[in-house]
Amino acid sequence: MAEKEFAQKLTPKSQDFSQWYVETVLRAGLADYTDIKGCMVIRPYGYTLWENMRDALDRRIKATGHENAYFPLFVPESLLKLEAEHVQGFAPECAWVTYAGNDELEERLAIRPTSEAIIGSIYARWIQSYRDLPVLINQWANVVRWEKRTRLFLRTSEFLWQEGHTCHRTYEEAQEETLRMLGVYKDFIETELAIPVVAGQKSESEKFAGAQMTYTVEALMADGLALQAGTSHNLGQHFAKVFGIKFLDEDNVEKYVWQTSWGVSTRLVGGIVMVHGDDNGLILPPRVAPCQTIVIPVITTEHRAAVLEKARALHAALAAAGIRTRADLDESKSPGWKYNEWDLRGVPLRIEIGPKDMAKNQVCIARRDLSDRAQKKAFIPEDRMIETVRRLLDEIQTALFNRARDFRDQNTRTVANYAQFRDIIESQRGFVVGPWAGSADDEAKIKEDTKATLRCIPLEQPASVGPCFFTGRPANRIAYFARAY
RNA sequence: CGGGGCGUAGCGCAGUCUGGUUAGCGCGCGUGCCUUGGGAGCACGAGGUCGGCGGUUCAAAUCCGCCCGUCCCGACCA
Repeated sequence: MAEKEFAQKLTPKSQDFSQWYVETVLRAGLADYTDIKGCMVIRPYGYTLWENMRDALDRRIKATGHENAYFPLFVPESLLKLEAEHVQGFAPECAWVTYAGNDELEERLAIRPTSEAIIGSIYARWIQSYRDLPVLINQWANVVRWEKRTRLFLRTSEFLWQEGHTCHRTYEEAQEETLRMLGVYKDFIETELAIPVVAGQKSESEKFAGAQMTYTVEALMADGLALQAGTSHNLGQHFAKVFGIKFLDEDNVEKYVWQTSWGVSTRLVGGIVMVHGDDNGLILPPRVAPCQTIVIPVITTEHRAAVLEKARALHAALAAAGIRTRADLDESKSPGWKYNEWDLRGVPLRIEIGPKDMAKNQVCIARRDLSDRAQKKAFIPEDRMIETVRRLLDEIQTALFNRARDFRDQNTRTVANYAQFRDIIESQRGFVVGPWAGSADDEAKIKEDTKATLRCIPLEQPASVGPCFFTGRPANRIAYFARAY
C-alpha cells in the first residue's frame, strides 16, 4: 500500500515546483488542457473559485463608483494601429479574424488583446462636455494574446479578466484614479486571497504599451519568483488624442480627456496555488474557497443510516448558516481516501462525523492549513459547530496571509552593491531591494546578467537611501527586483 | 519562435534500440460480496484509430519524413 500511495502523490514542491504546480492544478480539478494550444478549460471547481474572486473584486469596483459594461470582442485593424506604441506592443500576439463565412473581410479584425482601442473609439462619441466626466466603466471579459510559451492560468492564450477604462477632466484626477484602483487591488488581493503584495510603479521599460505611467502590485511565489498580480495605468492623453476623445470645458476650451485603465486576470488563480499550496495540494483562502467545509461521514455497518443522516444534518446546518459546504457521502470511498482528496482540493475545514462523535454529541474539525495532526484536529460540541467554523475560517484566512507575508519578508533582501545582488538572485531568488538610479540600459544589463527584472519602485519609500547599488550614483529611491513569471 | 524531454485504455507506465501470433501491467471505472476514524479486500467484467498525416516493408506502437500537443530551458508577454 505504501507504494500505491506514493504513486498517487503529487511531485513534491521542493523537488520540481513547476511539475508540482501543473499536477496540483489538474488533479484539484481547477482546469484542464484542450486541443488548442495554450487554451485551457476552467473546470467548475476552478470557475467557482474565480467567480468568488470576481464577486469580491466587483463589489469593490462598484463601491468606488464604477459601472460594468460590455464592449465588442473584435478590434478593427485600423483602430488598433492608431496608437503606435500600443500596436507595436500587442500586434505580435494578436489573433486575427480575416474571413466571415466564405468571404474575406475588407478589413481584418483583431480579437481584443485588451480594449483601449475599441473603448476609446466609443468614448469619443459619448463625451462632449466636462459634464460628461468622469466616465467610470469596467468590463469583465475574455481577451486573447497568442503567447509563445503558455502555462495553466499564468499565461494562457485566452484568459478572463476585468479591465477598467476611465476618462477624467484633469491629469490629477486621472492620477488619483490610477492610484485608487491600485489600492483596491492591493486590498482585494491581500484581504480576499491572503497574498501580500508590494505596490509600486513600473519603470519605463516595463510599463504598458501606450501608457504614461504604469503601477503594479507584485507578489512573491513560493519558489521565489515574482508575479505581477495587477496593473493600473495612467494613460495620460495618448489615447485621447489618437481617438479624439475631447470635451468642452467650463472655460469653453476644447480639451482632451485624461484616461486610466486597470486590470487583473485569472492569472491570480495561479498565484493562489503557488503562494499557499503544499505537497498535499491546494490550500484555498476561506474567503474565496468554492467549498469552505467538507463534511465526511465515517460510516460503519452498524451505524450506517444514523451517521449518514447526521452528516446530512450537519451539512444542512452549515449551509443554513451561510457557509459554502459540501457533504461527501460516497459510500464506495473510505474516509482516508476522502481526507486526501479534499486536502488536494484545498478545502479549508473538514468536518468528520462518526459513531464515536455521535455518542459524545461532538464533531471533529480538521484544519487544512496545519500539518501537525494533533494540532489540526479538534473535537467540538455539536451545538458549537457553526460558531467554531466561523471562527476557524477567519483564523485560517489570517494565518495564510501571515504565513505568506513572513515568507515574503524573509525572502526580501536588501543589497548595497551589484555583487551582492547577483549572489542573492543566483542563490536565493526572492525580492532584492536596493537604492536605484539606473537607466533603461542598466535594467537591460541586469536582466541579461541575472534574468531579474525591475518589478517596481515601491510607493512607500524610506526617508533616505544610499547610492545606487548598480551605478554607484546618488539615488533617491529604492527599487524591487526579482526573477518573474 | 530556437534548444531539449515526453506523447501507448480515464491516469501512471512497460513494450520501440534489434519490425513478426490476439499490444501488456498497476491504479481508476462497472457489477457483486465485504469493509469504512488518513487513499481497504476478493471475484468477475468493460475499456486501445499505440498523438496525427505520409513513406519504407510481405509485415510498423517499433524504422524514416512532416505536423500537432504538452513539460523544461531561452527570447516575448497579465
